[in-house]
Amino acid sequence: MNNKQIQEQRMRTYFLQATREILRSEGLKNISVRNVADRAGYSYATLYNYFKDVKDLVFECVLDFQQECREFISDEVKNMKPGRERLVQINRAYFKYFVQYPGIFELFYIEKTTDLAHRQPTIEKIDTFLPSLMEEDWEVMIQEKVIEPEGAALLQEQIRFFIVGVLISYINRRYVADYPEVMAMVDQHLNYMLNM
Amino acid sequence: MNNKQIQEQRMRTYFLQATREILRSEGLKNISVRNVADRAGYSYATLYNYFKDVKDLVFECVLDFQQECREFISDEVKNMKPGRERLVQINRAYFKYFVQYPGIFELFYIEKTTDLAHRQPTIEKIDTFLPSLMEEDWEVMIQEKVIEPEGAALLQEQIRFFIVGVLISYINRRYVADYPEVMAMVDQHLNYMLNM
DNA sequence: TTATATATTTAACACTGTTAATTTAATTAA
DNA sequence: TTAATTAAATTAACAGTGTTAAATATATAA
Repeated sequence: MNNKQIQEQRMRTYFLQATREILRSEGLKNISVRNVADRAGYSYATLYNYFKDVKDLVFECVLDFQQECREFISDEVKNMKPGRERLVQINRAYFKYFVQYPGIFELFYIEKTTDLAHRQPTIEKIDTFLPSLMEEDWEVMIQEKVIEPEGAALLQEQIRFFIVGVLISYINRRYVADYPEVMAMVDQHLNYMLNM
Repeated sequence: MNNKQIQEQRMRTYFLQATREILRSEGLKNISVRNVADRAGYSYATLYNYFKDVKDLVFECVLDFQQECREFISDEVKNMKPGRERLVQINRAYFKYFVQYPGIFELFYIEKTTDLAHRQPTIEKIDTFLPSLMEEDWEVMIQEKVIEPEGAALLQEQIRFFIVGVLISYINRRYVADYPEVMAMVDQHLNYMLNM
């Protein structure tokens, strides 16, 4: 990387860091070009030298938040060995993470992207993120003959969309329930789906 | 209803009709106070004599679209008798309706409401809408001992959140698949969940 | 130091929702 | 019918939004 590239990369991180801070604390609705640039210490127009548009900017944060989410979940299931119990806890933790940061959920699942072709890799990473966290657990369950491989693939997809469905409903208050209630409901369904 | 109320109600329908047209054809992102008022043939400020704000305006459309959706589904399952087969088709039709009108899906599940207390009845109607379409089918299945009552309640909720999860993922292109693929996927899961 | 290239900022445009002031229309009283 | 009053609709204004072009400031090269 030559000097120019180093400097350009550095500039991008200033804007990205500001964006992440706002996303985490105030959510997607408070992201604005002027807001981000202010926090980064630059004029709003400067941002456009480093990012195509504001959608581009926020989508750049996805991988960082995935990393954070991964660490959050790791912490929640540490000392557990792969298997059905841990699988349930991973899904619970995933759910908890996005309830805690609804702005990040919006970024992952609601925000529409311009330039779909260019954003395809990011989209696919969102698509495969949750399954990627549980690969070991499914493998163990298949090896221990707790479940058949075909059923496992289907169940994995089923749980994934179920969790997303509950998240959107709960976060946007379409599902009328408080946190303990929704958490108990998720538990009940995970147990039912995995017939525990 | 006195004259004033009749006239007020009439004015509201003008704005509501314009809103529904835009929602159906161009989606939620193209709803704006000036846009709606233009189509209704009034100034944008006039709208505020009849609606608290723009969120209030769009949420007023929910019940109308629910009626439309109900009719769409009725048509898709006409001549079918209540039971497992029809239950699957109702869910399929529900899915199809929102794929056809993604703007209406956004209104139902994504748009955030101001004045949550006042909108609570509408929110609850969204929450209970899909289940209300399949009451007969669950009853028949329970009576014919195809399923136990407790399992039915759980399964109903499970299917509901699954459908919403797939819809949000497909409409916002988080789930990378074309229409036939996603439709086949939904079918497969419905059949699996209802062990057919 | 001067000329050139690059980076940053300001100004501008076309939007958004919302409110207050103003104008127009309708209704009532004389 | 005309004048006064009330109600409704419109225009103007404000504070936002994203984005682009022109103007300014900074850094690099000769």
